[in-house]
Amino acid sequence: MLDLKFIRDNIDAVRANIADRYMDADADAVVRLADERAAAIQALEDKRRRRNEVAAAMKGKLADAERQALIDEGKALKESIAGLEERLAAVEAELKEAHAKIPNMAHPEAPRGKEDKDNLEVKRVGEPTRFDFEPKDHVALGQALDILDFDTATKVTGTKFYYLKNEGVLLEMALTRYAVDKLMARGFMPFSTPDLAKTEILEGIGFNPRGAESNVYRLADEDLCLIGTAEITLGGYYSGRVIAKDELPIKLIGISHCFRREAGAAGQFSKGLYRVHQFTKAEMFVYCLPEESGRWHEELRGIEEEIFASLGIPFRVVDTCTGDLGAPAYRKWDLEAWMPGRNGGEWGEVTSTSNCTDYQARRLNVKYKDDEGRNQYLHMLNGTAIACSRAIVAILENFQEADGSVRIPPALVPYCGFERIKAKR
RNA sequence: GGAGUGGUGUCCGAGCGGUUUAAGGAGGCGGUCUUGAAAACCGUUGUACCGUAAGGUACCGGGGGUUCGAAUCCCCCCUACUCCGCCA
Repeated sequence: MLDLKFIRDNIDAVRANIADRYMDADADAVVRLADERAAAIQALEDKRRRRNEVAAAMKGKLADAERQALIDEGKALKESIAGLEERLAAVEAELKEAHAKIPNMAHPEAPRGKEDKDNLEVKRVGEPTRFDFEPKDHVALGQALDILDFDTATKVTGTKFYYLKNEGVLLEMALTRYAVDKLMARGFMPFSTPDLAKTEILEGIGFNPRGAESNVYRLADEDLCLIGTAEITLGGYYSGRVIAKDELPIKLIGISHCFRREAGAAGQFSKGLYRVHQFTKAEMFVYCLPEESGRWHEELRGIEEEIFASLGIPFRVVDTCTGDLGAPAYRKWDLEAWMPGRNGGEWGEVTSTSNCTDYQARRLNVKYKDDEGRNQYLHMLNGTAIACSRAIVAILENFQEADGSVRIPPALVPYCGFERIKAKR
């Protein structure tokens, strides 16, 4: 959500930003509706003011005729107020809808572009893994190791679900705990969050829970959705709150299951664990002062890099282009790990960190009290610490050996309790 | 899930149709007094929106209704607590 005054004062920049993001939103309609709203409010408040005067005038003793005149005026006011309220409500609903479609402004240096292939590689750590044998993909590995079962999940739940088994379970737990330990050491407070959230919270974070293209599962008879990320529950945690300045920054690490409909996604690019309907994720979340969000965004990216570097997984960092940012993000960094089994070797997104500036804070009404005692919107950022499913893809495919076994990255061994997963089939 | 009782400003707490412009306390902030502090006393004290401003409007869990007028009456919902039921 952008400030209405900002939209009005920067209408050209807002229009250009919508175009840069290839989004469907109408900044001019927002300005027009905001004007209509102001006029409607003024008309309504005039009548309300008179109503209050009339009511106040009737407190004491009055001659019958005088009282009757006031009652008659009050009755007339009542009707016109009801009409004006109805008109205002209609305008506000229209404004809200149009306003909510306006995306956050993009960082001036974010690459302009339409799709993920327009993202700009800014850094590379490690090089694509080389094998002196023909490497398998994680699906074949997972089945041979007896740690992954897609076929039975298809029977029980449908496609794009999976069972983890045996060492696969321990690996997921190890990854989660590894991330939590790293983040707690940096002062992040650990959370295990609900896996569901109210529609209004999803919308506040910037998710669209409705429509055929929505990536969100909704519960049939409740105002609840399965969360696609703990960003939703961590960002909702402080919704409606005014936070004391000295409590900032607030740094959270939340574990949850993540659910995504992935409607229409199919084929080689989403084979196996890479694109699934459910996975486990440890998500970082930061609430901070506006002037500090740029620095915190770098910090979150640094943590993601450290986690993958310490695991020994080759990765690159991309600066996400405007068309691929998503409405709430001001700037977004993605880490893409090398996945040898993906189309014969390819970079695949494993983490993502976004600076959403005050876009989510406005929608969720999260503020802090500044030095003058005024309430101001704060900035909110999120970033993946570990998305277990994709981290497992990267580990299995990069750490496989000629005999079909998979080594555990040394940093994870203390968490797993074993050094290698042996082929069982 | 059933029954009962509540949800009021930063906090506690009164009010249960029109002198409430939300009493009274506590806390916070400013001041007087004091060498300083405490005490006492005086003043002040939220949020959002409309408006260049003056000012105005709304907000007593949320939504709707009754009324000339609602914190106050009615309906629905949410929520907390107590008891019962169920259950990991």
